[in-house]
Amino acid sequence: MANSLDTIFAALADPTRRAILSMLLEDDMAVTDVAEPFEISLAAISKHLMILTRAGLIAQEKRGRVKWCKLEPDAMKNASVWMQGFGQFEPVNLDAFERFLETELDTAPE
Amino acid sequence: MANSLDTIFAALADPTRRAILSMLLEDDMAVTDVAEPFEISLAAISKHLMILTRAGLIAQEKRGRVKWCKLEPDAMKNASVWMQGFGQFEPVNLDAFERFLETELDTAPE
DNA sequence: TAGACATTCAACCATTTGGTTGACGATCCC
DNA sequence: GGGATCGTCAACCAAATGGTTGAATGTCTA
Repeated sequence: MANSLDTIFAALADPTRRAILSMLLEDDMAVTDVAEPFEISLAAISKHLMILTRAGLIAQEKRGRVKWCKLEPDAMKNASVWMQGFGQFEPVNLDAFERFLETELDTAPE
Repeated sequence: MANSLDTIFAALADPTRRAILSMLLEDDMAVTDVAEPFEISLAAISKHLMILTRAGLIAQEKRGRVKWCKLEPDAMKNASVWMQGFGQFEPVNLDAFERFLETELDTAPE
């Protein structure tokens, strides 16, 4: 199964991949543009995108020679529900999330 | 930092470790008892427990010759908040969670 | 004190992971 | 057509992961 918790959590365990997901939160992006802020090779980014795709966390669609990457946030639902079964975490605090996101983006791309 | 998203998600990516967490949801357990339902060696379980401890997901306390393992669900909070930033997932559905848990427990211990 | 029990340590092994580089297949545009 | 651009493929590499076994350490108990 493509959306198993194994695949989802493993995909989320890498800071580069989490940073990519955060970037896609703002807008769909081409592979080259996704790669731009990182210092690793395009091929490495391509592999990360493949892992995110196999996990169902993003979808890729080729238009012309450009391959567009688009977030598929519903893929996180099962994992999110699984985690919430372990505690009633306070209702989503978007401010806290944004602060979190920023520190992640600051540190993640090497 | 012990509770980074890296460590948490990596710890959750393994089915054996998720099964252990589910077991600890019911009660604290000794290492030997944690290992009982699995077919892998006690040493392997010990390593899994070390990984869960380093991730902050459980705490271990030695009383006599027995080391007790206890769930630390708050460790999931940051990760849970991070995920929820990607979508407003429907409010926690405990029934769905329990069904999910069951299939996990059925398949996870090899 | 001598076993038995609970757990970890150490060394080892196969597989996976995250990265590299260079060649390659498409596609766009002059 | 021919060159630039977009992205993947293939082969390779080092390090991390998940497992094993056997010995070692600590603690309880007869």
